[in-house]
Amino acid sequence: MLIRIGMNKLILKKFGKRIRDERMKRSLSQEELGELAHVHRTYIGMIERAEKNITLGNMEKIALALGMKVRDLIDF
Amino acid sequence: MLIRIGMNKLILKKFGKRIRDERMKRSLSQEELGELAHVHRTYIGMIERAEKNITLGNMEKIALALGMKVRDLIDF
DNA sequence: ATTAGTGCTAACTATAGTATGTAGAACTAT
DNA sequence: ATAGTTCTACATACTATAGTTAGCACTAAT
Repeated sequence: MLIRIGMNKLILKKFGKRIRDERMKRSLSQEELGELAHVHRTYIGMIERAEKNITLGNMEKIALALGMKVRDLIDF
Repeated sequence: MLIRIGMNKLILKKFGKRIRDERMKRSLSQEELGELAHVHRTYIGMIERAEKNITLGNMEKIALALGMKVRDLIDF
């Protein structure tokens, strides 16, 4: 049994806030962004609320849906 | 049953290559980088070979271990 | 021959990602 | 007011896969 240190949720929060901001800018609902990115509506919500540790593959899907580069979704 | 389209491995390859390059620059073995980043030796190998879809949390761990920002590990 | 580094497999555990449903807030129209 | 709509938070629960670990093979160097 290994002791595990909880991961840094700060970056997930930053990322989630960024997704929400960019989504809002474009007047998209979570559902609409989900469709554009080919991920589920509720998953967008979870990312924005920093409840899931998103993978690089999904970061790209969402970036693509927003017409952005992955690196421009990150400031850390 | 949902039909699933295989994910874009290109970005994982780009990312893996970048990790390897940065690791090499610093003359670190996979094992040494793994220790610095608090992930297993073989995991570093898997990332470099684009066999795993890394999460944002682990991207940060590795970036930190390399003394870099996450966004500077990405060019897409 | 031993050592250090890596590729690769295989099995396991933890969690990311999918999906449904309920509830509440904010609006809109009747 | 209130019935209908849209949007989001949140709670499960399930399935796919990320992440961990041990082990063995191969190479290159000493």
